[in-house]
Amino acid sequence: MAREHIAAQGVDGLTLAGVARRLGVSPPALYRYFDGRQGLIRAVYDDLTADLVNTIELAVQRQDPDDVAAQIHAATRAVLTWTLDNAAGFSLLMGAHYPAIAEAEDGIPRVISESLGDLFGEFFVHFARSGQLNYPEDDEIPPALIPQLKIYRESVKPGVPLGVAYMMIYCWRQIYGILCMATHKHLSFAFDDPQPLYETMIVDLLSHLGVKPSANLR
Amino acid sequence: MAREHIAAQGVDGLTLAGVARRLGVSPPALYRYFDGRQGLIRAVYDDLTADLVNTIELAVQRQDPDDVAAQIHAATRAVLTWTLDNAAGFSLLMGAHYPAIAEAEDGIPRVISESLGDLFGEFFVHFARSGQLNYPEDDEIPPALIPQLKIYRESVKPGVPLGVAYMMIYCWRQIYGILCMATHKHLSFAFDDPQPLYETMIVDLLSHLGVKPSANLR
DNA sequence: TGTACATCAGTGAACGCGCGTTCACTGATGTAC
DNA sequence: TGTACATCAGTGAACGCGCGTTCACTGATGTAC
Repeated sequence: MAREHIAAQGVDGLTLAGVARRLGVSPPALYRYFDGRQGLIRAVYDDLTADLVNTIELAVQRQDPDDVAAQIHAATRAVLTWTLDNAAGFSLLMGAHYPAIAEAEDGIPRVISESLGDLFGEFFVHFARSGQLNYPEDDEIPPALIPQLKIYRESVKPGVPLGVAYMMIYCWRQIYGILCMATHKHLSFAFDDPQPLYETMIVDLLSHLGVKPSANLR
Repeated sequence: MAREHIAAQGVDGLTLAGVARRLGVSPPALYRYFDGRQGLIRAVYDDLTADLVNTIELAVQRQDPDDVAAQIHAATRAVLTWTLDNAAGFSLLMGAHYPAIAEAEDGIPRVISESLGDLFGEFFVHFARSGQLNYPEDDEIPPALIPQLKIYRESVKPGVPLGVAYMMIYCWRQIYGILCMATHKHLSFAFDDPQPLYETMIVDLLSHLGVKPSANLR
């Protein structure tokens, strides 16, 4: 319900008045359930986070339990489709509206990176263990990046080699670029459907991870 | 002036009342100069576009005229620093606020891609002519991408081989990812300074273009 | 040089809008005896 | 089974806020003769 609203109205339309209207209720009624507008936004944020994580997990579970290539491919693809279906939600979780909510609410800053990091980190750990993932040694990583990678690793998948964290952010920044292109639409006159660009990129990234795209992606 | 304001207040703060306040003037006074709020936004948009293009050109001219590697490196870096200095401007030109202005104003949709495309396209054409750029043949490009690339090429650098357009969007989506990471800050707890990530990426992209980073970057 | 007039930047008051928030309240539903 | 009461979801009126926009206006500056 909250998701429907935000999808139709955008984050800026996520007002007490707007939500009340949609529910056929007067604005003060919402004070029974939320702590004002800020509380409403927080509640929607939590709901969206849970939904995104859930959507990805479902996509993974739909795959053959032994077909890790299909799993990470599906997980990644799920992030795109969720973003396309929830552009405003994406904006709140890790897009343009993120800075505002992160500043206003405690405990927000790392929620998303921890949730997604944990999820995707599993795959990277798996590929690293099986030896198929080529990741740089610590001394091959640009020195300026090392302290940042250490902080990133703590929040995403503690204990993993720095080079693995490097590969994670390497992949993420690329994925993130397409997600943002899709939501901001500044190139949508040509790439109106981001799927082809996305699939091309994923295949490229998978090969960086030492993974062949699975023939059994569901 | 407009740039200062938007930098301090964000696009949402780009109101007639807000600008008037900053100028020490009453809101109706602005109607002498702009066609209402929409006109104000359009004027700021045009100013920002010119400033971005100008900034990039200056960065290029600062390089040795024969050192094309330094030129593209500097141009790319200028995009990042401009974005960091003008986060709200970035949002308007090709970020979260782009869809709204593109819908409200005629002739907006391709302004940025044409300006930047023209600028950066020169480099790609240069590398393609000199034979150092490895770009895919048409039949190596994923079929689903071809019609989109054709439209993209028209607006960015007409006449160029499709594979060159492919390389352009390949680079752009990566650059764009970091630009958006920097403005949305959803990973800024670790990558508070996007520069290291950016430089690492640029070196990687340059090698894709068959270019060695120049030692004489200014 | 002085005077009459036109131009034009900017003002202040007013309007309507949608918003968040508060408050005392109503009226239905559930509970105790 | 009936009655008295408590609980609680939701209402409607009211407030102040900042916004965009319009309007008739003032007062300074420039121009013509």
